[in-house]
Amino acid sequence: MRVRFAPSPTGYLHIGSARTFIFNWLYARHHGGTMILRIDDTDLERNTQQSLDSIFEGLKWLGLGWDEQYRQSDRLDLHRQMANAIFEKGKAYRDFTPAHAAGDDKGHSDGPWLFNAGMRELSPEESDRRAAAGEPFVLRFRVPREAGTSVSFEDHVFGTQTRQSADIEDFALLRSNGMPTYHMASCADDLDLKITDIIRGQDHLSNTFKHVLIFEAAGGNAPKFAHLPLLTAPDGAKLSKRKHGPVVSVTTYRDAGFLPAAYVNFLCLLGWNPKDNREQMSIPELIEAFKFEGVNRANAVVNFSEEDPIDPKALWLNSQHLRTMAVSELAPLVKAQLITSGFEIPDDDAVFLQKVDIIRSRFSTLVDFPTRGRAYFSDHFEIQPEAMEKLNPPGARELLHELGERLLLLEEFSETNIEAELRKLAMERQVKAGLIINAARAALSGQPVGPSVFHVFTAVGRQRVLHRLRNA
RNA sequence: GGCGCUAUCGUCUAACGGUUAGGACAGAGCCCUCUCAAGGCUUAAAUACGAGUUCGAUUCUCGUUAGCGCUACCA
Repeated sequence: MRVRFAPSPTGYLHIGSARTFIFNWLYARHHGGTMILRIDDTDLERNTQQSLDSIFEGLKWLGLGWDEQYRQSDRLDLHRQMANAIFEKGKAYRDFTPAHAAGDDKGHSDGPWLFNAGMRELSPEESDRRAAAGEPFVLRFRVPREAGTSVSFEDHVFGTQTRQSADIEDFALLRSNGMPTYHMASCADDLDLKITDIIRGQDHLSNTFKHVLIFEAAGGNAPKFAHLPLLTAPDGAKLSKRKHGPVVSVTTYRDAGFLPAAYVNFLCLLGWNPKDNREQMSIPELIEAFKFEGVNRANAVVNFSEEDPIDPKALWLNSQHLRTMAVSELAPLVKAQLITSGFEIPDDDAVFLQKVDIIRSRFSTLVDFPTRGRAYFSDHFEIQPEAMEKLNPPGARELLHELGERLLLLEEFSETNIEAELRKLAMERQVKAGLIINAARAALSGQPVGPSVFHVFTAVGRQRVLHRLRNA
């Protein structure tokens, strides 16, 4: 079992492409197969190094990996050989029509364009003569024109697909500059790399008939196919950077503080479901559950708006993963996030783990740690305006000072001891415990809301607590 | 224009031809509570439209409509 993900480096890693990669990967891992990354870079004009870098950047962040890697531009000889073999068999022909000249009256009102008149019927002798004379040509596939012939293939998702060959145009295999087209290069590589299942976007569903024709003409067996429903914007239009901005790039989610596993989980739920109502799933669970039966056929909308560029369900899933994953796995991610946000390397691991564990239950992304969680990792933080209001009630600050004095005398700085001390103080001064609690949270964390305040005390640590209470 | 694919709550989706059409997110309300989340409970919300087949249609067939894809010497 061998599958491939074949992006072309003409833009950043699109979330739809990321999902295609993930489904390929899941399928491979589920069946113990091989995952191949193939860079489809036969369109010289549109390829950029920057795009290639961003694709790798995105894939690296997803963290799934792959087993083999190829680049089509290294394999052009293979593509040309296979195209020529098809030509030798008479299943392709040279079309000397100049580029663009034919495009004017193609398609549209008077039916589909199928081939350029005169070229298909050129005698081998004349074709050879003109080619020898140096006249440029594109090599076109000679699609069968006999009435009633059709092309079929099996699709894991869409079932048996059939098309009359009369509806398929004589597509190009080789361009006049000698470069293979996408169809040629892709099929040649799929054959050569012994790809068994092609999993890709539904936008290729109608191209697949051409590919089947190429596979047959090249004397190979066509792989099985699985076409995935497309991801669209809320208005139903396909996601494009120009129209929808950064939401279409996976790096946006990375930069928003998403956990790779949570994001993978989210993407999987767009157009696929495990049939048992599960939603939050780990990578191993996804591998175990992934089957084509669960793949939907209708396009899925990524739910975002200008005010809120992140799909709410993605955010929810992320917070679920954030609070349920092993702290030991989360901690390094938090640490990295803090470091990139300019924090000093945080405390020793035990204390750090404890802090992360306490505050993560209120957070939904990694970015929350250096922002909302700032006071847990740094002594330089602002008291939020809403938090300030909790400190303003008459007597609140004095109570905190008093509390600080009492905590200083505590033998063991534990949650139960702190709570007892705080409640005792409230009782003696005839104030509601909530007053002190809320004020303490504000003074210790700078935030008006957050975890249980007694957790905050221990997470911040005695020395800092005393200091912050004193300065309240 | 031609060919094809698709259509269930706002969104993601579930439902051997028989269900009060289920779940999740987002929304509303209640409980819990030191705040905010989480969690629990409750609530509102959908089978695009029209025919046909059938005792019975979200499910099968046809048509209409809409969306999307392909229709390049792009991928």
